[in-house]
Amino acid sequence: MGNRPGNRSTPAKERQLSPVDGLAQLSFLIHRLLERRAGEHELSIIQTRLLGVLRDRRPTISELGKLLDLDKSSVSGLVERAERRGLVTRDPSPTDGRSVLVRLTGHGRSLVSEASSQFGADVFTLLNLLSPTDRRELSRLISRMLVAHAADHGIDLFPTIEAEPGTD
Amino acid sequence: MGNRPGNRSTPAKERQLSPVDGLAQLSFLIHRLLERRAGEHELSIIQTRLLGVLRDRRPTISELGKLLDLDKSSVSGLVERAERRGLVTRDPSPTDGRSVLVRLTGHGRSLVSEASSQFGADVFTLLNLLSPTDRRELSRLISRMLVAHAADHGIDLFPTIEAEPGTD
DNA sequence: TATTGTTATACTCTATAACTATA
DNA sequence: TATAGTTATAGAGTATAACAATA
Repeated sequence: MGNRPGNRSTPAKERQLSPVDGLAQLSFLIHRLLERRAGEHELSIIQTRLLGVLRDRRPTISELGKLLDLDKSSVSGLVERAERRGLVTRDPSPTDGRSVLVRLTGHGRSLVSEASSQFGADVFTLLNLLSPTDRRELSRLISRMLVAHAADHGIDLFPTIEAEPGTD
Repeated sequence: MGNRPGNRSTPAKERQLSPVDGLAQLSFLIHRLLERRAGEHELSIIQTRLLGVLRDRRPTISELGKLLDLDKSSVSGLVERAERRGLVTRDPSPTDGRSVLVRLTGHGRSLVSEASSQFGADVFTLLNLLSPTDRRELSRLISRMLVAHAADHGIDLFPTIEAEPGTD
């Protein structure tokens, strides 16, 4: 996908990727950046996402399944491997004897904070390839498109959160 | 990642994601679109990429490894599973007795063409959430950023290809 | 000697199905 | 009965290391 040019017009001035190729390649690039930074901390993308959602939540396994769009058995294994590495803990729920509450450890929190801020720096570097004007414009357009897409799917991109205070 | 708003300014007019969150969320969204379309044809993203690069190439295992950024042993398994499904063939190289040449079958070609055009339609739908002007501008900026990034890394985004004629 | 590809091995990630314990 | 979580099982995907065949 995105391996052929497919641009009929070549205005010599500035060659351009097709819109589809551009979005696809951008997506792969960002994905690789995240993968690389996570990998530096021995984290996979899904482990990073797990730690990420735990930064301001203390969910059950089922809730994690909904948040990460995974089967509960997949979450069970994911959490088990994270727990074995000392990144999260599993405590019995005080209100429901069937549930467990998953929580970040200090080590887990510092890992995800590092990976996350390094990834942010990577994206920043990428954006800095554009002029300040272009950069602002790109962010505005992406945001506008995502907001419209979220609205189409009944998702609120700007929820009022009532979570525990973050420590990072 | 990207689970907290982190927007201090809320200009009531049009709320905006931070640049980093915007790019990250856009990347995940595109990734999910591709995953969904590929999945409808029982393809993973990596299988789809494999078929994608084979649309206009007949590479060796090693070349595929470079193209997909995978170890040759990983490519070996990937191609083996694709071959088992009748999506690719493996022929001995006529010029190097150690190499094999991997090629798309008609079935593989039609699968990747379908997935690819459906994915294209998805991206089109997404872009259509913007006005024509915004859409053109977004594509232009993304392309410009990717071209600059590629240049930074010594990659030619617009290679002159000398491949076999595509059949799709 | 170096390169190409395969195989053995090990691990992560994922889902389905069967199970236990609790509600 | 229904839900929460674990476990068994199966398979894709990945890498490292060892190997055979060829260059």
